[in-house]
Amino acid sequence: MKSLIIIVGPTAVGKTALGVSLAKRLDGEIISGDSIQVYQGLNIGSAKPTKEEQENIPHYLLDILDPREPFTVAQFQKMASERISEIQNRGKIPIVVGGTGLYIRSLLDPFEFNTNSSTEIRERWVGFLKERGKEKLHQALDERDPVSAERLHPNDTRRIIRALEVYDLTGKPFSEQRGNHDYEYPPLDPSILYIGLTAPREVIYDRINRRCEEMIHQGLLEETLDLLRDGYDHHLKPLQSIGYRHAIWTLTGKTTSCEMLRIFQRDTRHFAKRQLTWFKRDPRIQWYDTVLNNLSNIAEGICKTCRGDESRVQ
RNA sequence: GCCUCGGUAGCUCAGUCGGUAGAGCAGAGGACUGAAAAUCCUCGUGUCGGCGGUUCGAUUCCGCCCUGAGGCA
Repeated sequence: MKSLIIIVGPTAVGKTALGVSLAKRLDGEIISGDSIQVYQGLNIGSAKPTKEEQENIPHYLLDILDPREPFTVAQFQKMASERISEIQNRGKIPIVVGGTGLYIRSLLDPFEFNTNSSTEIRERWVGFLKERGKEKLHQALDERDPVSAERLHPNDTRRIIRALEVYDLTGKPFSEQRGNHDYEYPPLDPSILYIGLTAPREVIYDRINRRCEEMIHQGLLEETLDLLRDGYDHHLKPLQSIGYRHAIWTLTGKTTSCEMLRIFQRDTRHFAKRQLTWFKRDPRIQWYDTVLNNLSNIAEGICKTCRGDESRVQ
């Protein structure tokens, strides 16, 4: 019997629908594994499942935060694991559905976020970067943590700053805490079913192009305008995510809506590509192609797998 | 029919005073451990419209043809 199902894949392949379909067949409940859907008021642009799409299946980690509040992997890891145990304790199957690779990974692999983070330290290094430049920043890391410095490109200032932050907080190099071998994929507990949903690239891109257009028809601009009117600054992280930042461009007259749609679609395609790169690398995922099989066949197949396990156990 | 300006990478174009070519966009591949829908790295051979001519050598000069835009009749 499976006691946890994870569904991943690039944006717009049908993860939401598959999740709900499985939840209905297997008496499951859904946990969103998404970094934007946690925010209240960001509905259309984050492709958050509507009430109808949720079909009365309980959904967790949706609408839990005000867009002004920060959210990180560490919080996700904590909240999602709590939910998973809680659902399992009630005898139901938790189904994690999401496209945020790092978040999903934090649930499956021993990622320990116990060093805390410090905005003061981070800001100090940001100041350092502004005054002295990328090369000096990279050099600073090289003096403290040569292993990480070697691994990180000087332009990847975000990761360099995090590595410096960890060093300042713990006095130990970041590289030591990540373990010697970066990136291993230890076998999963057999009670976990790890599913990836995909489709040929052209199909994914086509769906993305159409979905972006649809989002605009559904009122992405209006939704964004409402958020701005409610006083949410357009620099806020969730408002800088795909769709919202594009909407803001047209709302502030920086682009025509035609040009905006083009770039919105392109950025979404690039995003899907990055998601695929991330997930492709994880050998534990069982992939399903939504063109070779339709969603209900896939769902049926997965249920058989689950039941098969069940009878074997009994 | 005549004149002018074009036809070069999937798209928009640059360029070669004759030695077979390069940008932007699009696209592809990759990285990723507290911002991850973020951040970052790498990747450009294409009958230079076609056929001839001149030349050691033509995408570049010349002629003809095809084709697009505009102008004159």
